[in-house]
Amino acid sequence: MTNIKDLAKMAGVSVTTVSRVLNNHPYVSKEKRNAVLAAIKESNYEQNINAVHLSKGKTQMIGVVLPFSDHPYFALLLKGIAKQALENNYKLVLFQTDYMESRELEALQMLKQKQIDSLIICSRTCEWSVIQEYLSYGTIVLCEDTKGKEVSSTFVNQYKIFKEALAFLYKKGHQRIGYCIGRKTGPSSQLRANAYKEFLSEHQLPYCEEYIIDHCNYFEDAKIVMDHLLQMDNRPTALIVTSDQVAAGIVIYCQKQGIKIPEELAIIGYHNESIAKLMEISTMEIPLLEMGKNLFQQAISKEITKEEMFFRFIERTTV
Amino acid sequence: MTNIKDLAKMAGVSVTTVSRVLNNHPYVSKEKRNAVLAAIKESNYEQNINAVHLSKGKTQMIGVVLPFSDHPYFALLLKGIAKQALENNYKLVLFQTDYMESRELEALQMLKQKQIDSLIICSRTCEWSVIQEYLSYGTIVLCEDTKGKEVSSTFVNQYKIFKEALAFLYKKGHQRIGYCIGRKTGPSSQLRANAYKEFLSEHQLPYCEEYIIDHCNYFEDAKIVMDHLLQMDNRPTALIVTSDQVAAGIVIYCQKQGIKIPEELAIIGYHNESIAKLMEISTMEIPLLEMGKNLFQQAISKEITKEEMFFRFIERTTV
DNA sequence: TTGTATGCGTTATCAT
DNA sequence: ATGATAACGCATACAA
Repeated sequence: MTNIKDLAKMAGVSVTTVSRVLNNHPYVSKEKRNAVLAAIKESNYEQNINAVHLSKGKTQMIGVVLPFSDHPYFALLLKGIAKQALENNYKLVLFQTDYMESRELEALQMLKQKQIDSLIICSRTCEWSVIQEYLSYGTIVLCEDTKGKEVSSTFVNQYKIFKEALAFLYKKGHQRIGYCIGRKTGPSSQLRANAYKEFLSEHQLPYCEEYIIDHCNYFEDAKIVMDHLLQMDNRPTALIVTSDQVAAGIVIYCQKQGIKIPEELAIIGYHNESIAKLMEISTMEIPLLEMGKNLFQQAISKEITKEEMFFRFIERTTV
Repeated sequence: MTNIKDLAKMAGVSVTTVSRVLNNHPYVSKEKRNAVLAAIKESNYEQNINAVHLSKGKTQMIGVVLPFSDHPYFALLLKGIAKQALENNYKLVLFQTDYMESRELEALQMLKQKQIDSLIICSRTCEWSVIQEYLSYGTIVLCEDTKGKEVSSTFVNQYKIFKEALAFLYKKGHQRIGYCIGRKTGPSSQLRANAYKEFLSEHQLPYCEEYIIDHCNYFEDAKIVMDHLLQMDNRPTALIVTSDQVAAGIVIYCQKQGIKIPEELAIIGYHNESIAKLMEISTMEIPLLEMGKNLFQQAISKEITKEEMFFRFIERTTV
C-alpha cells in the first residue's frame, strides 16, 4: 500500500503538497500538481480514510437506529434517509435494535467514540434521560415530538392522528373501537393511549382492555388479531391498525372468514403503504420518505429544529 | 476529550499499561489496573475508535450493497446479515444503489480505502471484471453462483428454480407461460432467461417477447403487469413472478377484474414472503434470512467458500 | 510486569 | 507557492 509519503518521494515534493492536491487546495503550481497526479496514477494510490478521520475528527458517517429493517414503516424511512445521505456524500451505519436497549446504547456509544458524526434514532427504546447524556458528543435526531428538549426532530402528531381516526369512526356510528399497535411502550403508543382514553371519556364509552392488541407489526400478525377478536363476546366494530401491512392482513383474513368489511368490521390503516392503495384500505397517510429526508438534513445541520409533518386521512373502502 | 495519554498521567502509569487494561491484556498488576480504571471513570474517558482503526488497519465494519432496502427480498436478506453482524460485534455500512453502478463503485472504493473490512454485494450492477480488481483490498461476498471465481458466495440455483416452476406449470397444462422480473440485466435474470428459452425449445413452444415483463418490484407494479396483460390478444395462462409482493398485487388485481385464479391465470411467486402465506400464493421458497446469515459469516471468514442454499416449491391455491 | 519509542497515514500550523 | 513538523489517539515491538 503506497501512502502519502511515498507519493511525495515519487513526485519529488513534500507531503504537504501532496495533501494539497489530494484535497484540491489552492497554492500549488501546475507542474507539481501534475507530478503528484502522475505519481498517484502510477502507484494506484488510495487514501487511507481512517487516517483522514483521525486527523479531521469526523467520519462523514451517520448512524441510523431502527428496530427492524423489514417493516415498511422503517424501510421507507430508511430509504428516504439513504437517498439524502447519498446526495450529501455521507455513509450510513445501520443499527437494527429489535427494540433492545443495549443495542441502542451501542449506537450512542459509537457517537461518543466519534465513529459517527450524528445519530438518527427512528424509534427509541432508551429513556430520554440516557439519550440526553450523549448530546454533547454529536448531533442526535429523533423521530418524535421532542417538545422543549434540546434535540432536532421530525415527527407527525401521533395524538392528533389517532384522535382524528377515532372521530371519523365515531361519526360513522362506531362505539366499540379497538386498535392494534407494534409495541405498548414507546412514545407513539403513549400518545395513542392518551388519545384513546380521552376519546372514550369524551363520549362516555367504556374502556375495554381487550380492544387493544399489541405486537402487530407484520402481515402474519393479523392472525393473532383475528384469533383474539373471534373469541370475544362483544368484539369491536372498528379497528385502527397502525400499519397498513397488518391492516391488509386483517382484510384478507376477514375475506376468508366471511366477515364483511366495512359492515361488520371497519378498518383504518396507517402510512398509506402501497398495499393500502392496492387493496383500497382507508388509511392515515404519513409522508415517510419525506420524513427520512428531513431527518437526515437535521442530522447534518448545526441548528436544532423541530419539524412537524402533515398527515392526511384517505378514505377508501374499508371504513 | 481526555485521551490515553491523559489517563496515563492521571493513573501514574505509561500509555502502554493503559492500553493493556483497555484491551484486557494480561501482565498488568491489580493496583495499576485499578488506578487506570479509576482514571477512566473519573475522566469519563472514551476511546477514539478512529485512532484504533488507523492503528489496527481494521474497522470491524462491513459494507452491504443492495439496490433498495424497502423490498422484502433485500429487507429480509439485510435482516439476516444484521442479526449476524450484531452477534459478531460488527457494524454495517449500508449502500443503497438503486442499481446504479457509480454507487456500487463507491462501496468498492470504501473497501479500498479500508473504511470497511469486507463487502457484501447482495445484487451487483458492475461487471465481474471490475469487482475483481478490488478483491485484493478485502473480502468480497456475492449473492450469486460465482462458479470458478475467487470470491465467496451464498446463492440459490436460479436456473433450477425457474426450470422447476416452468415444469410444474407445464405439467398442469400451461403452454403460454409468462414471467415478471425486477430487471432484465443482472445475473439472476440471465439465468432465468436461459432456463426459459431452454424450456420453450424443449417443448417446442414459441418465444414471445411480450410474455416477459420487466421492472416488477413492488405491489404497485402489479398494475403495469395487468395493464400489459389485458391488452394482449393471446395472453399467458400462467405467470412466474419473482417476488411474492408483486404476485400478491397481481392476485388482488385479478380479484377486482374478475379474473379467476388459477383457472384463468395461474401464478407462482418467489421467496415465500409472509404475504404469500397469508394470501395462499404458491411460491418458490428461498431461505433469505439464512442466506443473510451465511453471507455475513463468509464476509468475516478467511476462506473462500461457495454455499448453495436449497429452495422448495410450496403449492398453495394460485396454481 | 512495566515502560520507551515508533508507527499508522493524514491534516493543519507555521515558517519561509 | 512550498515544506518541515507537529498534532490526531492508539497499538505494539522491543527493551528492561
